Amino acid sequence: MRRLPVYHHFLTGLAEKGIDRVSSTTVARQFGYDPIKVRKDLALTGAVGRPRIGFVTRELLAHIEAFLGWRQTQEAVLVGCGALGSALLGYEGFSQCGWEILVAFDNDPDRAGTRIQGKPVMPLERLSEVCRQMNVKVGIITAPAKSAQKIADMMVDAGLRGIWNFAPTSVQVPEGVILQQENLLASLTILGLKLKNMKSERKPGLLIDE
Amino acid sequence: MRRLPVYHHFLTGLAEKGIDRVSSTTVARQFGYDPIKVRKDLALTGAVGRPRIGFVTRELLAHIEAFLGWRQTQEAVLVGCGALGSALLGYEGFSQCGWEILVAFDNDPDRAGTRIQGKPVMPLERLSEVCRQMNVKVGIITAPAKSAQKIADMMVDAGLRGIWNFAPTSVQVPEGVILQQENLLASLTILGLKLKNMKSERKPGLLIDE
DNA sequence: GCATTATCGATAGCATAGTATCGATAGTCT
DNA sequence: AGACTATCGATACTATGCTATCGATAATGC
Ligand SMILES: NC(=O)c1ccc[n+]([C@@H]2O[C@H](COP(=O)([O-])OP(=O)(O)OC[C@H]3O[C@@H](n4cnc5c(N)ncnc54)[C@H](O)[C@@H]3O)[C@@H](O)[C@H]2O)c1
Ligand SMILES: NC(=O)c1ccc[n+]([C@@H]2O[C@H](COP(=O)([O-])OP(=O)(O)OC[C@H]3O[C@@H](n4cnc5c(N)ncnc54)[C@H](O)[C@@H]3O)[C@@H](O)[C@H]2O)c1
Repeated sequence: MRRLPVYHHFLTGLAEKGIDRVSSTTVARQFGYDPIKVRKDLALTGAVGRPRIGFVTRELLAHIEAFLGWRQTQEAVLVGCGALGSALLGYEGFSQCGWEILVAFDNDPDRAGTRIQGKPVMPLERLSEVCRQMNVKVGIITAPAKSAQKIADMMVDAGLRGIWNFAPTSVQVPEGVILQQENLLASLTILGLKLKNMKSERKPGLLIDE
Repeated sequence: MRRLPVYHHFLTGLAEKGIDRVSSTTVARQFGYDPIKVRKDLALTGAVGRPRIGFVTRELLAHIEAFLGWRQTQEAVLVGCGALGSALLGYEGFSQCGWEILVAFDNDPDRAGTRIQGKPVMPLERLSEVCRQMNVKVGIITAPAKSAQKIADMMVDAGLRGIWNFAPTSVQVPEGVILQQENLLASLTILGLKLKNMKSERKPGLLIDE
């Protein structure tokens, strides 16, 4: 499922070039995957292809978008307008998959009242009020780790049902609230381990520290 | 393995509070995991605990760090000093797990020669030269998607063995080079799907579009 | 028109990650 | 001291995702 957005990006490029038919083999070659894997991924979306021809590009795109929920716009708020928060606020990639960050919050009084990338920044105290008024259901945490739990609690109180957390710490959420934890350090660590492991490939054992 | 960095963060907090013993149950409660799962994760690092007592906090931290390769410093370069690139350049979380971004590159002549968060920014042409000279082996791509493949090729030419790509597109790398793909849109999409799926929980079927 | 080939979908087998069960051990309590 | 309990490690089981095999189908070429 995590591969579908990438397929989508690639297929959009093809569609723009006027290529209206695409086979799983083509996609697989592009990404170095097994064609079977790609076909299985695509089958998940309900798209059907025809033997020897493949899939109709635009049809396939529509299926992926529908499956991923990109057809309807989804709204979010963001808390913590630092470096990372500002980058997300300005990221235009969200809109192409139906997401929009409506408003940001920060507890720094210097930031509240300003605009970042065109988005209004409000004091943290107004979180609940604004979320309820706008009927937003998703919150993004890009504040320091030590405030993450407190912010998550506030978000739950504000009626949010989904939280996307970039702080490298655990937060507890009650049943019924979805927590999506982002962990960039983990990704980088895994890259480092794979590298180290590859170099000492001759050693047959697992990846053991030393 | 992706959970270990988070355990580490939590355990560091405990260690600072002077708690020198910790059981898998304690960790599990913190994260809402099964204690068995935690124990298995920890066992992977080679740490040994004692029945009824648990693990010695600092010993456990050392095992995790060693296993994750955080004991030795690892160096990287970054290409694309936009919003996201600048955030990463200024992120102090990397240093605590042994990573350091030495230098950044950008093809915008206005940026080259400046410093961002104290890190020098150089013109893209010097990538290969600098990487070879500094013997850097890991590159981070935070440039627009359409340039990602070109940059990846340059990185491979520059002798880099690991690439961390934030562009929402596929890049091809030859055998022997590790590609770690970051995909924030996919994470957000999954959050959105989980939410939608939860709401229509009564419907027994899979998560089908509509 | 008929063999050939690319591609699809379905089913089956394999690998890895997660979950459960069990005996062993070392503290705590009476 | 002896019963009790929390916790560990090992083993076995289950689920999920990935890979391989297979027959079916539709375009191409002779
Ligand atoms: N910068 C990165 O590249 C990066 C990478 C991975 C993870 N992270 C994590 O993302 C988070 C933010 O990182 P950053 O680099 O943007 O930090 P930053 O210091 O640039 O920004 C933090 C922002 O949060 C605000 N803030 C602090 N406490 C707050 C609170 N209680 N309520 C609301 N706002 C509050 C601050 O005013 C500041 O604007 C951190 O948890 C960090 O660990 C950052
Ligand atoms: N901003 C985000 O929150 C976010 C989130 C997810 C993914 N991304 C991805 O990360 C990448 C960067 O995003 P951003 O928001 O920082 O964009 P940005 O436009 O702010 O920055 C892009 C930077 O790359 C530089 N650049 C362009 N072409 C280059 C080339 N060929 N070589 C070297 N440098 C080049 C530009 O000069 C600019 O400084 C994009 O691919 C984007 O899709 C961004």
